[in-house]
Amino acid sequence: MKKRVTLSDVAEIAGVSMMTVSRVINNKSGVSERMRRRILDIAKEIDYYPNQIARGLVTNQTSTIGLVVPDNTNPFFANIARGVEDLAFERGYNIFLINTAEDVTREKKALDSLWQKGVDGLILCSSRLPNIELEKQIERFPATILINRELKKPIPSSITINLNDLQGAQLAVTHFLNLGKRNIAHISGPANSISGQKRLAGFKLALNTAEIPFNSSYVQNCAPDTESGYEAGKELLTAHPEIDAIYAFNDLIAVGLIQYCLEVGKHIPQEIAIIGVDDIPLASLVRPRLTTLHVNQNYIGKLAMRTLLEIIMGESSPLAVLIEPELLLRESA
Amino acid sequence: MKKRVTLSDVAEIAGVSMMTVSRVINNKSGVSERMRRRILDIAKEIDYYPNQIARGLVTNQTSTIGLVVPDNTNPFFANIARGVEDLAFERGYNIFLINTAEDVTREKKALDSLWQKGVDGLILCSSRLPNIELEKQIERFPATILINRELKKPIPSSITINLNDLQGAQLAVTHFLNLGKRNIAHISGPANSISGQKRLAGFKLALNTAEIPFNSSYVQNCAPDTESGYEAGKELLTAHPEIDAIYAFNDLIAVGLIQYCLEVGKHIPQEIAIIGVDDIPLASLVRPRLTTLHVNQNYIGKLAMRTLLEIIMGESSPLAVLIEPELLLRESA
DNA sequence: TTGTATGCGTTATCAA
DNA sequence: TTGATAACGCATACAA
Repeated sequence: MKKRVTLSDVAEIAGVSMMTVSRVINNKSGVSERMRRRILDIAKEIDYYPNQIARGLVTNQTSTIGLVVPDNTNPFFANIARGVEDLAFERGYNIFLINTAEDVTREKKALDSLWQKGVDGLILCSSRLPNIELEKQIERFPATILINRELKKPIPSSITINLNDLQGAQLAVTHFLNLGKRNIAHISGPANSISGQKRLAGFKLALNTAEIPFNSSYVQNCAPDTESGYEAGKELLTAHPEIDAIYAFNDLIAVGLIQYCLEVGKHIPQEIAIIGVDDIPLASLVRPRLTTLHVNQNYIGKLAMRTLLEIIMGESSPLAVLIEPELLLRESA
Repeated sequence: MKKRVTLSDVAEIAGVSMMTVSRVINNKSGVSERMRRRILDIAKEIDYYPNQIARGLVTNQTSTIGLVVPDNTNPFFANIARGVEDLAFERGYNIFLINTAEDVTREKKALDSLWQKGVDGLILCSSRLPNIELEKQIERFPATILINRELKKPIPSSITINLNDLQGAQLAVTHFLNLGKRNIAHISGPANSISGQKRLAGFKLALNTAEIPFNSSYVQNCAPDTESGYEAGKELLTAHPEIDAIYAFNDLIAVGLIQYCLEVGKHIPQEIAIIGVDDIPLASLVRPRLTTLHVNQNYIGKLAMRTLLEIIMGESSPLAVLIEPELLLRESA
């Protein structure tokens, strides 16, 4: 590892002050064209790159943003992350990626460390923080986007991006009813998941509008992965064999459920119809192909990053955006 | 966003110099227990967090590492990233995640920006950089781990982690032969992928040891995703219907291939046997379940991070580690 | 056990 | 158009 080349190195070789070099590097006006070219040449020659740390100390800007997700291995978040990173890279930003593993303590530590690193903005997915705590955290960041989480009272530097879970559940349940299904169950997300609670609420509401009684034993909590989906399906279907349709918290769970049905020979969708949420790539790869509520994750990622940049730049933006899911009919329902 | 609380704020309130506070914050000795407690209390009281930017400027350490992957959406890299991040978080490090999209220019820019941010180390996956360029890049980072890439001449601050692609191809081809397959094809990765070239070389070698002539028209290059795998399979199998086994560059491609076979009614593995590489979760979710060369991605991620930390800490480590893949028999071969 | 002076690499401010 | 000086927040080296 070689010694760092600094501004003063360039300045010394050019025989000018550090300030002129700084001006050139930052494309500021007030430098003769001849000087500018000369300095640029020297900088390239001796391989000078500005030290972002030093720059950050004085400007209070790091060209860095934090992205906090429950699990970057979940295709839903992986796709969001890709959207975020693509746009960030394009705009000269780097992203810190942190997993919370759905653990509040870890989430809090993650936010603390991001704050210490001086990120210019934060994209926080599926936060588990209690409202007061969350608001306090948001207030110390220059800008933040909340995905899958709402705010009681709006904060100017913050924008929320949410799925219309009410509408989503409505679409799913209505489709089940059209299929002639009546014993509709729900595999809910983790108990402390806000989206989980919202999707469950949507499910209840949809049942209610259809005048179907809600049966709480038809709801099963479940971690958002295939293995847990498999187990949840097993429990639900052995306890209540009459269930003929299941609305799953997400595609991962739905796919796990499909695995179980395949294993015990339950026919999908004849004996049991299944609808997931997200439309991750996996959904169209399994057999039967998964019917699901489509959400464009890459778009959400890009949207989040673009909006975050707008807040940072001080441009106005809507305070909350609602993403409308579309029912994507495939083979499982 | 409130004003930053600094060391001197704490110092002023405590009525001591900044240094005593600094010592306490950094757990250095030479401060009376009484003073230490008092300062800690004040720090907590006024919500003081050290400014890592300022700290980094003087220590030249940022508790930050860069992770560069072709595509964080590919489960193989997503799992590695998770392994890296989990361990990094545990040890107080944050990671910058950057996608290269298999684009050399982008990769170079990524490394430049990481360097400017002063990362303490770098984990670089599937680098496409030419050797000389790569070596130059590595030399300016304090420590780097190369995954899926070898080095012509060893660099002290760098360690490589590679899959034994020769052995992997051997396992796959041998298994095909045991199954009675003779017309064995290979869907190779992207043409400029180093692992792709190595896996192809392994494939040729394995064929050679089995005294089966190598037919270059039985090899098809392909981007590492399901859609491309589907297309590659289509081309390969329409041009050469006699092919009865395919060794795919990775599971994503293999799954795409399975989709194609399903579509045209080719029976797997009777008419065509398929073996992939990686063993991503998807492999056991598709039907028929994919036979593949198992690699523990999370382990690789953790190993990479652990080894990187060792280099940073100045502890010795092996210069190259070779991961042995295991043939995991499922249903596709 | 505590404090003072100095510098990390850069930009902001003001002066020339 | 250019430069000198201070400042960002902290840690290192040395002194008391």
